[in-house]
Amino acid sequence: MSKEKQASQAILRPAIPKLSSDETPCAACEVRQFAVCGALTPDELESFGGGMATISLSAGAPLIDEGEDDTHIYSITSGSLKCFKLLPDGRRQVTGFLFPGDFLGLTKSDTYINSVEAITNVTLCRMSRKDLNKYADSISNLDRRLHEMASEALADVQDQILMLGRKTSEERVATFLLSLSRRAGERGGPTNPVEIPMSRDDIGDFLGLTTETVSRTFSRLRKRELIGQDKERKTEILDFETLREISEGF
Amino acid sequence: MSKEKQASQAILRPAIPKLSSDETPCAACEVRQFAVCGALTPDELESFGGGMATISLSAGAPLIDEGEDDTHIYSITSGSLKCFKLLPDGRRQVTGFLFPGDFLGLTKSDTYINSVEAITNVTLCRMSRKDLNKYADSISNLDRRLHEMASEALADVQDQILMLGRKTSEERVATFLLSLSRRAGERGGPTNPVEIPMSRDDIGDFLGLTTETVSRTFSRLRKRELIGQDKERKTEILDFETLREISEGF
DNA sequence: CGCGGCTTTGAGGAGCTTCAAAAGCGGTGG
DNA sequence: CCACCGCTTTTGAAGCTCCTCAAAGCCGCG
Repeated sequence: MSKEKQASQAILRPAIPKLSSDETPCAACEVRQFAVCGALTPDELESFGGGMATISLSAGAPLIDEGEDDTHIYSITSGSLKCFKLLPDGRRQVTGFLFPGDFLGLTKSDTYINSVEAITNVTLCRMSRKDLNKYADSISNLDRRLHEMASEALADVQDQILMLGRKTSEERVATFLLSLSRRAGERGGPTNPVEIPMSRDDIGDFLGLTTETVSRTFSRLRKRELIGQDKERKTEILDFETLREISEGF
Repeated sequence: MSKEKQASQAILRPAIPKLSSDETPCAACEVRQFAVCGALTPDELESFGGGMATISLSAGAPLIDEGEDDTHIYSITSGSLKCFKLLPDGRRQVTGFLFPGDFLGLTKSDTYINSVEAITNVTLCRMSRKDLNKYADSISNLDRRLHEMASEALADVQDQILMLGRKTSEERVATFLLSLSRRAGERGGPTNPVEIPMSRDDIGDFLGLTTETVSRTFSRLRKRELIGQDKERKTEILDFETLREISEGF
């Protein structure tokens, strides 16, 4: 679940998703326990998996363009992606990152309200909304699980709003690092050397800062020995307590 | 639905909610068509209304403190409220405003994740989560309606994130005015002289700016004759088109 | 080894904030 | 009815954080 070295280059390769729709090994899925599917019994899962297609994307490949018809939902099985919105002059806001076990498609409207792009190589499961609705009728837990996830997402996003509206650059970066760490833990990975698959640019556009400010802030935290800058897009948190205090605005 | 002149002073009066739980005139409710309850049949509504208590709050009165046990949900029938989060040093982020027809309680966690306070005098309907769950089981549309509303809220909040992360003060204020106008229209009110019940402070804490910057920005828009500053917390939009362009970042 | 990408660091500048004070507005009481 | 008081809003001046522009460093890769 964590060998994303190819992450670095983000080359824009042709984004033709390789469909291999006849193999849906849901039962053996590594992220099932964390994903939507976690609410299903083996029987339900089997029929559910029938509607699933497996897709892989290379690092940098676009998955969704904001404004496209909202036809499918996705469950991430490996790798990471970013969701973002653009302003006409090119300013970009990364609204969130997706990791294994995450669900893409909680907000249903006519068209997608975010663009989505692979950061690393990615594999995901895809299902049409039509199929999803079919299953939602017959599988009682599914609907509730989706509602639950939407509710959680809504809570998380409030913290993001607080961060963007009121936190300093240092507080934002601290918040970001701790959040990456926590999420890695939630999906069963190590919480401490934090894997950071995304570029400084992506981080900046997520935190409402520029690349340079993000970089400077990392440097400052490093000089204060709150974090250690290991190689390979891993960052070690040296002082959780202080970082947490910073992130919470003390 | 719009005589909120007492709004201005925001005096902190004792916040004891006046319960009058035996009168629940849901059938005659002015906001029903816009609110959660809009999805119910008259029969369902009648039983549903049985669990409802009517509450009124004076301007400035707190309704919820972040961190309290999340025991009740609310539906606003008149007036306006603000939801906000605080940092330890007093920095405040207003995460949203609530108007008649809006629902409070889409995010279910153990404790409330926002504080909520009346801006004007307010009346609202309250129901315990326990009762809500009871009705959710027996009224099929209710669950779906809540899910729908959560999904919409999630979409709205993405625009807020884009705004906070990437827009200039002018773009934020323009976005804010247009959003107030649109929401007033959605609940059947006039879209043009925009009613602005909240203070400059509240607006600032919503837009991630200071009072002064908000005020200066209003002044600038006024000088450019994009808005007119009428009295009584009403602002007239003189040039929708340009304001929209500004708000969308052209 | 050298090229292209991302990241880091530096210097100067812009936008928003902070601090301060004046103006406006509503309510109260003489 | 007008003067005064408290509060909000507006306006001004100075300062700080973050941004912009620029260049050097670093790293993987051909």
